Amino acid sequence: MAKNITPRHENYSQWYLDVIASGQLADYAPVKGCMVIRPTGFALWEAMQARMDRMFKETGHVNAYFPLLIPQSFMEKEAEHVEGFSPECAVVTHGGGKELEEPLVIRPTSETVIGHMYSKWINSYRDLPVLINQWCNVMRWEMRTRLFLRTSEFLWQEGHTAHETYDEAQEETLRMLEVYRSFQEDYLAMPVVPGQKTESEKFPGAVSTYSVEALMQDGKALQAGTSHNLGQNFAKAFDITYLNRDNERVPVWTTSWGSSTRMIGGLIMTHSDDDGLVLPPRIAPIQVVIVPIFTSEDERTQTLEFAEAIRSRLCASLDVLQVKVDERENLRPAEKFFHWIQQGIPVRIEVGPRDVQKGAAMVARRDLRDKQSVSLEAIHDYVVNLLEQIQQNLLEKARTFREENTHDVSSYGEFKEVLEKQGGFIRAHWNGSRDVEQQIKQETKATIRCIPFMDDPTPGKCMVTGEPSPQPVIFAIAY
RNA sequence: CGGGGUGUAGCGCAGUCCGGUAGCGCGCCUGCUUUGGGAGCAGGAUGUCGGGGGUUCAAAUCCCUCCACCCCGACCA
Repeated sequence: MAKNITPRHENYSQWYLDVIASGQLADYAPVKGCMVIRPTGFALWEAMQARMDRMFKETGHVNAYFPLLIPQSFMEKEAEHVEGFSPECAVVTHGGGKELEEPLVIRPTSETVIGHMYSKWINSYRDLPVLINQWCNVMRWEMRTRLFLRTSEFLWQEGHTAHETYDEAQEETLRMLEVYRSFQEDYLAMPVVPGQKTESEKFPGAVSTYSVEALMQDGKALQAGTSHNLGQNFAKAFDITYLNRDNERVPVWTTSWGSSTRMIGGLIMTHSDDDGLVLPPRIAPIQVVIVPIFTSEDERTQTLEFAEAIRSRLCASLDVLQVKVDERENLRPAEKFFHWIQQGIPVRIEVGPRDVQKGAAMVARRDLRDKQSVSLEAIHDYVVNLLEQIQQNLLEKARTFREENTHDVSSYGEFKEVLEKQGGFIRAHWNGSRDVEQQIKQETKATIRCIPFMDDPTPGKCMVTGEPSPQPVIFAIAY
């Protein structure tokens, strides 16, 4: 008999919190707005880190570490930056039992300290480009928080690069956006729309901001990664200059890009269901769990032996990395099954006396409710293939959901109606003005998520003013 | 900071209107039986009833006050 699990969509927030609780991913911390990431949740972050770090290395980046505390004066050097971030900064005013001469800001992002260091490190065009990434925590004092999606403190990576030319910086900005897109689609199975942010939504201090936008199961959008072309704004503020090939001292061109533990929230809200987490195989810390079923001591020995045989066959290949045998005693099979369902493990293999007799095992997949008896000989290839199928199926399902929840509208009336009744992404034309964007936000709470990249943009007329528009933009209510 | 709600066992809650000495479910411990999709029976342990003050013979319950958390807004590169 199944226990009560909050039905989806009746209360999406509650469902989301339930999945996090039942999967033992995170807890609220003693300090309001902060989060404790539990081992199972952190394993997800580690898997993401490992994969992304590899992608960063493949694109020529190296890791470094910069300090947590930033002198307040640093934050004030770039006008837009200070204006954008100062309301959400936590500030340290005392140390060593005394009031500090200058308050220290707990980093909300590291452009300023890193800019300060880059000005010392960069002297010649021969020093460029500088391609550095940092894995760290940052703190932003948000008024209202939500586990993983918006916490006061969160873990992320921030890349900071410096280049000789605008074009090079722009190329880097888009390259890293593409890294986010491919990571999120190919590994998280979370389809995203890459595009450019509007003026009012861009990063404080950036020339242009780009983002990848995902759509959650409740029809709200989630910004899952950003990449900024900072132009020479920070170079000028922090005096990051170099002697160019003509022996002139000129400012560098910088970029920054980041993605955070928010992706864990995105992962949950993209795939999970009423029974808990559903993890795509390529990011699941454990891909396969083997549950032995036994009653007598004899059966215990037999099934464990057989389970071990399966495990070693699976691990013989690099395709299946993490296999766990659930040897816990005193737990009924049904309880073990459900435990791993809640944890979102993609493939579960059940091994009981009947299977041992047949030389086969039951292989169940998390994304569908299929169970199949597979012989020991065939199990390796079957599971490798199955994991790939699950990965594809999850991406496909999420894509289909997004397509079904993306609507084209041509009038403001239609826009409001679709937003009200269905939510999701809405493609509409906009005249490019900040005022109209603001008006729509105030009247409907929807924001322009991005101006999507389009191979073949279709011009049209602004749904509010009727003025010409070069291409549609994507609106949604956002997390 | 506005609007709404909740604080009672590890977790989820009832009891509060109408004051009478603390209860249910899950979990936990012990034993037996079970074990292929959330076990059954029997026994057992566990509480500053969010804090402080007041009224009363008597307060989880009534009054005052403070605090914490949650939800909806405002805010959110």
